Amino acid sequence: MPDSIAVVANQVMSIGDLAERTGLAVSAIRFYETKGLVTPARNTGGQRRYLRSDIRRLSFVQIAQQLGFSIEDIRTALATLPAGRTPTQKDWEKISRNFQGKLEERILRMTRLRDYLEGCIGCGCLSMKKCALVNPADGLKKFGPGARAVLGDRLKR
Amino acid sequence: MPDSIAVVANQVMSIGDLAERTGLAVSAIRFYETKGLVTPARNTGGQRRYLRSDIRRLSFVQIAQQLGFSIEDIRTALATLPAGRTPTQKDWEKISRNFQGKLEERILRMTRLRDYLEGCIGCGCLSMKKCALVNPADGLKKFGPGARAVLGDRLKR
DNA sequence: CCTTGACCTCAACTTAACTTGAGGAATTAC
DNA sequence: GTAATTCCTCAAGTTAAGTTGAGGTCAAGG
Repeated sequence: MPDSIAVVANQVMSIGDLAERTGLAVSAIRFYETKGLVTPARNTGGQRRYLRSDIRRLSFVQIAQQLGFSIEDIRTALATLPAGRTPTQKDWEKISRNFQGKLEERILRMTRLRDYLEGCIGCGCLSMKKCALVNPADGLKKFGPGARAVLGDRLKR
Repeated sequence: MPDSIAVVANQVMSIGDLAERTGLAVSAIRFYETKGLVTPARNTGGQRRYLRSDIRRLSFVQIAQQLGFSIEDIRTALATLPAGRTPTQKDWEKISRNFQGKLEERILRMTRLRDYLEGCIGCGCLSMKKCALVNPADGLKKFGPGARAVLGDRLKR
């Protein structure tokens, strides 16, 4: 006898179904569960039963990962979704907007770096000592530790 | 007696000096050597001796990593630099241009994804079934495996 | 000289994000 | 009803990119 829940309206699905719908590996979905990205119910036999909304949830995870966000980042974002009910469009909009902001930021950083590179090629600074990329005081500090004197080779000594 | 080579013109430096110049950890520089990103000479005592041009080399490694390139990607790019002589400005320009291209590509992909997200929020597709993000036939295939039906939840079944 | 700090090698540990495998139970298909 | 799937848990392995530590050597200053 199939799950009574499943019979109700085909509202839930097995991990295999979800894997097929999202393109994720079954093992990855289980792994995401250990990381708190999904929390499926169980049927009487102990098998995981997912909601349709979990498809969107995991799709969001994939998109966010493509953008370079860590699972922890994503978990935090997803944590703002309502726990009790299936997320509404508004719920998703809120999260998406948030990620759009971060995405915007990344695009900006990359664009700036590209422009720096472009400038450097034009001015020959890749072998000179005064390029903006060499200057630790400018925006490039944002690129994290170790990038202080990005193209190094300054006159010290 | 200090290294005779070093005496010549301060042309070479120790791993500690290079670490300081690039902002990298000494251990990271040694690690990069095992990955083929730098191949320092050795002095008579067996200590590594780097060229000034290695500062640029490692700076390039850092920049490329910020852009999301793997060490293997970077190794391949650096492999196009001349083996015998110190790379010239032209050599670096060539590599930089190449990376600029890849950077451009990434910016494009991110921008497109941002625009999709934006459109989705506007049209409510994050909870609908016909969004461009849902369509596996469009440019999103480029985002790699598993992203086939990016926002999933299509009518199949 | 001779001490102290910088280096050397090699092995092992670390984190993120998963995958693989073993051993066993639940579902589904015929 | 039974054979083939699919699923379950838990432990261990995997790759990338390094870091940490042990045990020992080299170099530079006083």
